[in-house]
Amino acid sequence: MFYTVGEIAKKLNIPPSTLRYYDKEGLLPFVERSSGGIRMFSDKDFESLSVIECLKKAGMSIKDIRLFMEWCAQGDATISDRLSLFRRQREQVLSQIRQLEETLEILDYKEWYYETALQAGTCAIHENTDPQKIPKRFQNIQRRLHHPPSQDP
Amino acid sequence: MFYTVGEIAKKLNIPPSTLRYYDKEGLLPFVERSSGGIRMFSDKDFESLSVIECLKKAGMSIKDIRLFMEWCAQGDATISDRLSLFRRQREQVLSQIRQLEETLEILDYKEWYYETALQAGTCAIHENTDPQKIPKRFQNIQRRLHHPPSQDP
DNA sequence: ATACAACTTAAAGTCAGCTTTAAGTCAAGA
DNA sequence: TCTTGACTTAAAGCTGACTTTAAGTTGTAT
Repeated sequence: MFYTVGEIAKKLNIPPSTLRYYDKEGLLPFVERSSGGIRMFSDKDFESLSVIECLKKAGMSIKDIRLFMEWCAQGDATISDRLSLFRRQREQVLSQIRQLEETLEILDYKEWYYETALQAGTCAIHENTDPQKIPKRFQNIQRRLHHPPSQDP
Repeated sequence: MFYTVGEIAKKLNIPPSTLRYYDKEGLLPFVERSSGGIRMFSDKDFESLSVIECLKKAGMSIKDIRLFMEWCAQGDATISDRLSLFRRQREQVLSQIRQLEETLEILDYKEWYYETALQAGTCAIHENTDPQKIPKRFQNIQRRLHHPPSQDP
């Protein structure tokens, strides 16, 4: 069973122009063509496209994904390259998650900050406040916001 | 105590050109100027810059951050706007984290896939494999990779 | 056979978020 | 006072990831 670019684009919920762009950039060396030059995507191409989507979500550039697809096309000689790529990307994603969790803590603090300001009717409630009256889980964050990690010796 | 753009840039570990760009885009309405027109950053500007950094990490655009800074400059009348902004951004970051965790599962599966292929010396080991022999935690992922969620009725 | 929607390409356009360049100004030390 | 390094602006340039356009081709339905 084959699909045209428009059909598979609908299934993946992305614009056909994006798939054509990926093809032009060498991300889709596996797509076949009809005698007239029309792209023919097969069912097994789904998996490759899903992996591309995964690598994009992991933050990889088009260029690096192309390299990976080239490795795939080269066969078993590149297995260890591909393995270390996935290990690297896994670490990358873990550190992105950690980063977002730090960001989340600051957002939580700011939510609390504006909830209390809203109750008080003014942000002035947070001026000259006894640090002890800030909820414990926000004390570190508040301190870091006020004195960001210094860069010098 | 005041800092020039170069000094504060070094402390924040970002290029001075970026700070000038942010200023031009209206993100830094709070910076004062010397009589000669030189930007003078104060210690209390650290907090604003840290919040900008946080919002950037949360995925907000320059444009939306400018809007927030304008609200800050407008005072207590905009507290509830700012509160709902932080609530929205918090949800946003949570869903980014969930997204990355899904991505992580796929990367884990691929790591296992290539580890076993490396041991076997070939990716062919994964062809026509009994689904029961795939570790349980990967069975759903493998199925989803092969048959992505359909878009049609 | 013809119409017509969906395909094809190359090339240009768009957008965000900076970065670089050019020409000039400021301010601290010798 | 002069030099010098860091500052100023406006404007142009860059990168990545698409998107749009224009001109033409394919293939299915009538």
